[in-house]
Amino acid sequence: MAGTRRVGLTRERILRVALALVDEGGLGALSMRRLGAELGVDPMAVYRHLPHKRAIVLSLAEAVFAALPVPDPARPWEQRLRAWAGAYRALARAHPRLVLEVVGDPEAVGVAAVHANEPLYAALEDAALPPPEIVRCAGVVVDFLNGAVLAEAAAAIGAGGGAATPTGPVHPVAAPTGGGPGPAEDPVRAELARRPPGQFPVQRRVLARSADDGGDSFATGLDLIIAGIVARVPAR
Amino acid sequence: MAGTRRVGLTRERILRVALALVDEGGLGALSMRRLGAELGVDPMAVYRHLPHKRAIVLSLAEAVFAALPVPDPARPWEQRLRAWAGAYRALARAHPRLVLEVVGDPEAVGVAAVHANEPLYAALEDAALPPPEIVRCAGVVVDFLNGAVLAEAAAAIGAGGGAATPTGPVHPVAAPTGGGPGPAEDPVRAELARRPPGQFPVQRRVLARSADDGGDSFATGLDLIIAGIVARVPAR
DNA sequence: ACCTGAACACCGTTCAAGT
DNA sequence: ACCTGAACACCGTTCAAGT
Repeated sequence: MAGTRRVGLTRERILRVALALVDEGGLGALSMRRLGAELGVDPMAVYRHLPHKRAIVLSLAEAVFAALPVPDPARPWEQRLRAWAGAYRALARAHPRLVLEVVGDPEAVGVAAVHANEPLYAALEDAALPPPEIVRCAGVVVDFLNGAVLAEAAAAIGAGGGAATPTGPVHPVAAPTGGGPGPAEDPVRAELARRPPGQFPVQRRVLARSADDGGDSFATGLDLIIAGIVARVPAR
Repeated sequence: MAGTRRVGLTRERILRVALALVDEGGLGALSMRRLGAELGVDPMAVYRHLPHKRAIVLSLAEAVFAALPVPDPARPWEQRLRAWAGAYRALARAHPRLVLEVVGDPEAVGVAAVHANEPLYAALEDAALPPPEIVRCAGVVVDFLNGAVLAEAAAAIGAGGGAATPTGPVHPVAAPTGGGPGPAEDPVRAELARRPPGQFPVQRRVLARSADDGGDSFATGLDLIIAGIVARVPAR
């Protein structure tokens, strides 16, 4: 192989390292200086390959979402829809911090969704839904999945490791969020535990009478929505 | 009134001004220096009332979500659920940028959701659902609404005015995102327009055969989910 | 052609000082 | 008791200079 010379820096290598930084500590942990250090290069060298930090974030969103596996078109539409939803969920579990950042950023949402939506639209087209119904139903599926995946990502990171925490300067400052280091807790339960016991009686009552994990609203919601879509498929 | 002396600064006044800044330009537009300037006070004075910027964000989330109107408990549960969903949607339309920031921040989600969930749980309890079903169904409703509201907020702000744009230094730097100043466009359609016409044929085909607004997936999804919940209510 | 280093205009936060 | 100002450790980005 003639061309595999050690070339200092490539877009791909930058993005790979940037993704690792975001996966570890969110967007706050991705600074141009830190990125340069991790690459073993002057921080400014990155600008030769990507024009600004924003381009890094958008490229990350694109790379990760473009890699979503496309379900086998030979399978029936409902199975494809379920496979697609599962793949999206897996993506969010692999990169919860990236998902949390993308979801609040309209332009990143556009870049990510244009890749993610294509197999979804294809499955619904196969269901013989008329185009306006496809748009509506795809919207419902995507909205629900975004919400579900977001909730899981938030729980995975745990209250206190939020996206808005920019890791802060290295000052010896008391941790702002106080809560213990325990990861992977449901943000709502965590908040409830922090409050005086008289507040929010309905939630306390219901949660006390329910299993600890609260049931799988991902599976429940997906079943419920697919049943609703099936009911809208025109008779052949 | 004896006590209405002109006191320099209050938590309430700080939060009111901070909310205005976030509504205008997102979290990036809320800096302690800018906040101080807007309040006519030294930036550091704010620290007397709120310990750090993070506390401002969390207090904003709490204040806004605690103000969600509670539906009249005399009405039937389904009407209350619909009223509640409508109120949440209205909140997100009033403060899209805040919602976009909160949603990506697990701790803020906890603070916001603990307030928002209480009337929802109450409505589902009235539907005579068993507690584990309440938790599951509330999860489905909340996940869908978060996704739907998020999509609307992203469209309201418009691709390019994203939350991740920290307004930047005042350098004479070319706008990173390029797109025109046109607000209120669907991020996915915007992204599709930016791409070569051969990419994403299914989405282009379906969208071309569909009305321009793509239909109201908020109403569609809510109807679909409520129908699914009604089907789960045990017979009396 | 690609990388470097100093500089600029910002950040959040601390701390000693003022009134 | 409340506000101020200088300082510290960070940011993203520009630009002239090096190799």
